[in-house]
Amino acid sequence: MDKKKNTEAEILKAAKKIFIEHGFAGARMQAIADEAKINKAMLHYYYRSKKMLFEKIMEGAVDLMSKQFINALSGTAPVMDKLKILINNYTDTINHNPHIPIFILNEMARNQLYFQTKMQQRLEQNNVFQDFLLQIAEEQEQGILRPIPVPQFVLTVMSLIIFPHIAKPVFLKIFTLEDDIYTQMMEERKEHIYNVLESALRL
Amino acid sequence: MDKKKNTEAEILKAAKKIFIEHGFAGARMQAIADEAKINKAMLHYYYRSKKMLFEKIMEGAVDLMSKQFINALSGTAPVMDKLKILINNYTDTINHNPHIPIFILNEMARNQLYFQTKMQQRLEQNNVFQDFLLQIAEEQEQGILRPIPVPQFVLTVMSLIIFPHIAKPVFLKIFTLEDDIYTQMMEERKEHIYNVLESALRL
DNA sequence: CAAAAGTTTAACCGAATGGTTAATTTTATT
DNA sequence: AATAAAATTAACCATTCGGTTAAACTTTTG
Repeated sequence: MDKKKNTEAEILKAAKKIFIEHGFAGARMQAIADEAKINKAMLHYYYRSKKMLFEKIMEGAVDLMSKQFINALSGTAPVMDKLKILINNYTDTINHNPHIPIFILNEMARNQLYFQTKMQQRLEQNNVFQDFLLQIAEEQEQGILRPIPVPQFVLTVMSLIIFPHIAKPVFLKIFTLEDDIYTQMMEERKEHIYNVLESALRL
Repeated sequence: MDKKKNTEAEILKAAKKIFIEHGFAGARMQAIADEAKINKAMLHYYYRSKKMLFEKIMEGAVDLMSKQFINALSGTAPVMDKLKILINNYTDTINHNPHIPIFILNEMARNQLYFQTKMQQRLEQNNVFQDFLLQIAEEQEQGILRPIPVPQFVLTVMSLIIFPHIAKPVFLKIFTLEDDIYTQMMEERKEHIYNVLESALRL
């Protein structure tokens, strides 16, 4: 029982690394087995197929990102306060899991049918996000926030937070920076993003 | 000679579609041949290997994106004017080639060594981008633009323009929109982005 | 402790994949 | 028209890949 849990977890850990690093198509079952230091047959023993193992990993990745939403956007605090928490949560989480955003968005773009339903389920289970959209509209009516279409509002927020991590390889070269300096830049960026949002979205 | 050029171009067209749709690892040479309605051996006859064909496609994609930069950022116009052109150029180009951003950024994240040199070559060949960075610093000193670190400035601009196209599949579901409506949203977004940048970056 | 159940491994399998070859067809040259 | 060169194809090849199997090993159970 002890050994079972151990192997199972070891597989997940290895699969997470390989899938996120290479994507579904680029990942090799043998590479996952090597990474976990076990026999390839174990992968199928515990998770049946590459697809099923992948779905477990993707589910975890989506969960991690969703959590940040729920954590930051729940409650009755003003929109701008929630956004500040969202910026901090996301930046920290992505700094600790730098490849997750491109992983999710890439697989999503290439395999629309599957995730969208999973994602939608998660959103429908929890109405935090829908409530937040309503809250934005309310604060716009109250004259607290500028009357910008809500989808544009959300796109702007998420763009500023997530894109820099996706474009990291490009920017590292363009500005000839080192990896750890970029992470630090992302830390400083928290405040910058908040300032941009405040001047652009607040009235 | 006529037929040769034709086949060669047909292969590129098919390869562009398949590679951009599935990525390098997910693309199949047979799928490219089928798409081009030719024998698979022709792919190797004209482009030797999958890798070499892929590099041709990637080069074209990077070229297309670089062009928009050069086109928008050259000359002596004020930074904000150039940004307006950049927003329009990029939005139009991506609307016509929706999968290119995620394609480039994804392959870049997974295969750092190769592109970064190609990209850097392109940047060093042309000093438009470096000049633009200097221009931002100048206008900041002149009190035209807010004194924001230039890398943050650039990240903010590119985030607002590119990310919404990458996250399109997610947002289509979240806001339950149709494909063409999203394209229209991106059209309207041009102005929104400019407004955000103006209020956030301009003094 | 012995049987049963669960775990792990080595060897194997069929299909798919990138790539090659040799022969055929088409085009260009004289 | 005859010949050389280029383009195209069908068949094939070696390797890789996801997945399976049967046997060995380990742990649990009665």
